[in-house]
Amino acid sequence: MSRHPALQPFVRKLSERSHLSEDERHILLDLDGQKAEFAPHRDIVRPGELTDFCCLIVSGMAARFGQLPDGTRQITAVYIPGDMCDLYSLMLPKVEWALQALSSRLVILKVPHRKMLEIVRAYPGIAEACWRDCVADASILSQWVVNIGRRDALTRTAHLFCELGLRMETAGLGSRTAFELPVIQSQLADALGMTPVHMNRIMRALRQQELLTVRGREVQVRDWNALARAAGFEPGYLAIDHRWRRMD
Amino acid sequence: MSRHPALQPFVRKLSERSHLSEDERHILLDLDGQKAEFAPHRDIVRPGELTDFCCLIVSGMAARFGQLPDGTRQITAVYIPGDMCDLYSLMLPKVEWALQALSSRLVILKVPHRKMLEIVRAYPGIAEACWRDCVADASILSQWVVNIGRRDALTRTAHLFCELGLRMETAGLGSRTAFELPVIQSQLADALGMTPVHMNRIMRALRQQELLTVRGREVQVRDWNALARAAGFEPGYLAIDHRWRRMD
DNA sequence: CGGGTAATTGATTTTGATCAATTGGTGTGG
DNA sequence: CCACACCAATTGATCAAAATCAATTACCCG
Repeated sequence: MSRHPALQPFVRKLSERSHLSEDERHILLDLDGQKAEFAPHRDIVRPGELTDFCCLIVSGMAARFGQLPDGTRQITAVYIPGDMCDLYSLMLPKVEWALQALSSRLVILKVPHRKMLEIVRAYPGIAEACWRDCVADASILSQWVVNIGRRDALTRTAHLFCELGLRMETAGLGSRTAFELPVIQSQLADALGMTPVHMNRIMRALRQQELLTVRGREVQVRDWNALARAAGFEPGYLAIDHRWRRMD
Repeated sequence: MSRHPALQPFVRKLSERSHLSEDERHILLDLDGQKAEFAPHRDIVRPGELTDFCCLIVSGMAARFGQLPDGTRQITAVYIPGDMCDLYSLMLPKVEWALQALSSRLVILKVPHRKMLEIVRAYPGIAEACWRDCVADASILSQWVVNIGRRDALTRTAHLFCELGLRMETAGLGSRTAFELPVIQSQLADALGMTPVHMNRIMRALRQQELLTVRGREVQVRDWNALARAAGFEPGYLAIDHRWRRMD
């Protein structure tokens, strides 16, 4: 049995993209670390520091924030349970991006870099799986650039909800048409590059067009195909469909 | 001596971010591949295919394109000589993003995945350097999300020119204040998420504020500090300053 | 006759102006 | 924190003219 059940969705996600041996899976499931809880607006890691641990999301949601000199913020990535939200810090430990909780209660598991580096050195299959995970994250980032750069506010918002729905479903946290999103509108606005007021308008429009309803923190999609069509959503970039080659 | 001198800037860039032994450097400099030339609007790799090679930019510029159902395009990454523009395809060979020339004459070196995978398997130091390179690319993507999401058109454009200037200088292709940019305004617009007409307005504004002049394909920056200040440019995200730890 | 240079042409890119649509800003009440 | 109204600012869309660039053709001279 694993000391931290929260590792299971993480290892499952890695296994869906990369082939891992029984051995390798056990090594990962046996990782140890320190649990920690964070409230929104508290930095998990602070830009400028050097990190020496990776954060596995246990419960709640987190996001990576960019900040402009004038204080406006832009979310560049949203992380859900099972995501190792700064796996990339293994390669670039100098923190350039703040990591914060989105939900009111975020629980993470801090896994020391030292331990992770030991493992990736000893098990090339794990190294490959982690490298591939970083690449898949970058693929999502590319899609975000397209989304923010070229889609209008409604389509853009619909696209984000499609992405989150699919990721939540894959992580075993509800279905793409019904999942919990512990996030307020101004945080969505920060993720989509718009103002909170406009975000509110768009949520109303989505509701009126019967594409999406949010009641409390619960997202309800009446007709997934309609939403995906409105968003121009193509899930290929999430790289959750197939298993890819391994190095050795 | 290396069969392909174009490999030298690539290996130099890797060495600036990761420690590589003499051996490892030689292995990389000794890579072989097939040269190819592309004109703009011709796909180097086509979405939907499986790639089996990586592209090293020898001369000219290339970009990664996202496309919406209605045909509008968004550039998600710009690549200059010395960049291995789809190193990530080693991990996710299914092509999700078109890769095209920006400049009229783009020369690339196609290095087979098979060979690259052999090398990263045999030399963990090289694997780490490549992994780190992928992570640095993702860091640039994050900054692009911030840039497109939260900066206004003028600041956004200034920021891109800062980034390109610094990358060109680091690659040994001119200085941050004077470099060649073989790219037309509508391509810049595609990179910055705006329309070509608005791009033109912004270029005029940059000229009038004496921040930037473009004559022919030559970018001229009169006062780098003024441009960087206007852009709110912080170069840390480019990860070109320091050398980081290696795994073994 | 051939090589190089200059002019012509056509296509592409840049520039500019005007109007429309989207998005941002502020404030109030639930 | 969400909803909604109002007005302002930024950006998008369309169109037309100028400027630039590329390729071809014509021309000159050795």
